[in-house]
Amino acid sequence: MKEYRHDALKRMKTIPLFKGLPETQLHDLSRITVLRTFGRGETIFAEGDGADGFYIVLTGRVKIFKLSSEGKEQILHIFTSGEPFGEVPMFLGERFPAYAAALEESLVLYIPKTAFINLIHKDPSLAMNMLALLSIRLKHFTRLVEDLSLKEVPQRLAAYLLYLTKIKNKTEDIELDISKGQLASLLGTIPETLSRILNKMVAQKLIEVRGRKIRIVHTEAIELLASGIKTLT
Amino acid sequence: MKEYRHDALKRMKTIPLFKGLPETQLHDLSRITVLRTFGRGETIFAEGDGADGFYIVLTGRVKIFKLSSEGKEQILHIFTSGEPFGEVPMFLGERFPAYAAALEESLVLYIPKTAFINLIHKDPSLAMNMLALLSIRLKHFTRLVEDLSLKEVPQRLAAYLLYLTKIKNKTEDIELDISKGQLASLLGTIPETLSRILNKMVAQKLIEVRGRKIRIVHTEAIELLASGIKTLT
DNA sequence: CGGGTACTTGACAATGGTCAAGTGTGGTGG
DNA sequence: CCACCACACTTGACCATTGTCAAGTACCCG
Repeated sequence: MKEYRHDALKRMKTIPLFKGLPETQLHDLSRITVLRTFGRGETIFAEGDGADGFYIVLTGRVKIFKLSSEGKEQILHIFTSGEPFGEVPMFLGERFPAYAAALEESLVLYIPKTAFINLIHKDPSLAMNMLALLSIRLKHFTRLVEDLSLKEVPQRLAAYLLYLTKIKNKTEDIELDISKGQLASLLGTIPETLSRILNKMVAQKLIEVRGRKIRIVHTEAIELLASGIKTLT
Repeated sequence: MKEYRHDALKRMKTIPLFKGLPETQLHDLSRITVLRTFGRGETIFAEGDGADGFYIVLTGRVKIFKLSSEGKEQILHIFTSGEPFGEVPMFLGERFPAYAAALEESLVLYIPKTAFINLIHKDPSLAMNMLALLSIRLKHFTRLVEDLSLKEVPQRLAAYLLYLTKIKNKTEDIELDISKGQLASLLGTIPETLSRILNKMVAQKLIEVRGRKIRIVHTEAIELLASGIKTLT
């Protein structure tokens, strides 16, 4: 990890969390924040670390994950540019309940607790932005819990493929934005299981796979799978 | 469901969400809220209903849950006196993403969206209270995801038993606060599986079970289970 | 070209769910 | 006060899904 003093004011203006915040306050804030870079795979914080501040992704991607006692990983979130992480345990004055690591070379902004707490008491728009943020995150978790408890892996995978087509506005040809190993962890399973299910889908002519590139051949069937109406035999 | 006009001002003062709110505003709010009672098992809202307001439990208990396409239930939350629910989808202007039903005869306060949105813009303490609330809820979900994905049912059950001892400040004799069927749904499993695991624990002299009353005989072993160090063979 | 990582494949084990048939048990009404 | 019904829970036999372990292959980066 490398650390820099900086003048990231321009960058901070584009962060949704700071929308509506007076420029002067943003300027003050920028002077006590720190830029940090993390290499691919590098740990940003570990479960149990004290949360004396939080982070915002500027470039790259960061995963938040838990580890089981046997070492299995469950990804809770993947954050990209402009998204804050680690702010909840900071609010609560607790330790981080999960790990954070860079999925790729990433630039993040570190914001110390006291500075932010002062600011949020001064400016109501910051509190409202924060509320919106946490609300969206809660919704995300609701779906994650639902998936893990009530759906099988093929259904979760189908839903993820459709999600990719949606955010990329492509209907058929998509490219995984993470490795298959990481995808397995995101879907709450392991690489072996994911591999087998992809195979099955290929065998049933639902999709074609070439490395990270996936072509959805039978969209209808994938949608039926994702909605839980059908199962993958 | 029965509905009443009311003067629940006294009750509203005791709700943590409204802590620090000027009495005048609370009074205004109380005049546009509605009291509703729901019988045991009665639905309060269904997934997909428009969220034109949210609720606060005054007496009784309310479960928030999802249903799979085959009818399996996963409880996301159980809320008791003083706790609000349904506020997140209301914030986001979306439909309820889950069901809510009364676990027992319950009295709830219904708060229409517009009144609350006005209030939150006027009073920053309300936003801060809300932030604290959502933060705690996120933490809860983090643990739920972790449990569902990384732990097995006996470990989740052990953790729940320890949780009961903690909130009741008892070390050995505890009483389930919900039916075993509902407990299964809370732990992300089904009654049959829960029943078998309780049996196993009894057979291994970890606990004794008499209806809803459970006595933890071998606390140490339960703690090892809950922490994931041991498994139940 | 070499080496490591990511991914795949196979044989196997186990956790947990399904289905079906009991066994209570508490509450209500006769 | 007792009988009965509904409902919660239990138990057994079975099976599906998914994880484990162990090799092997492909692929990318230096």
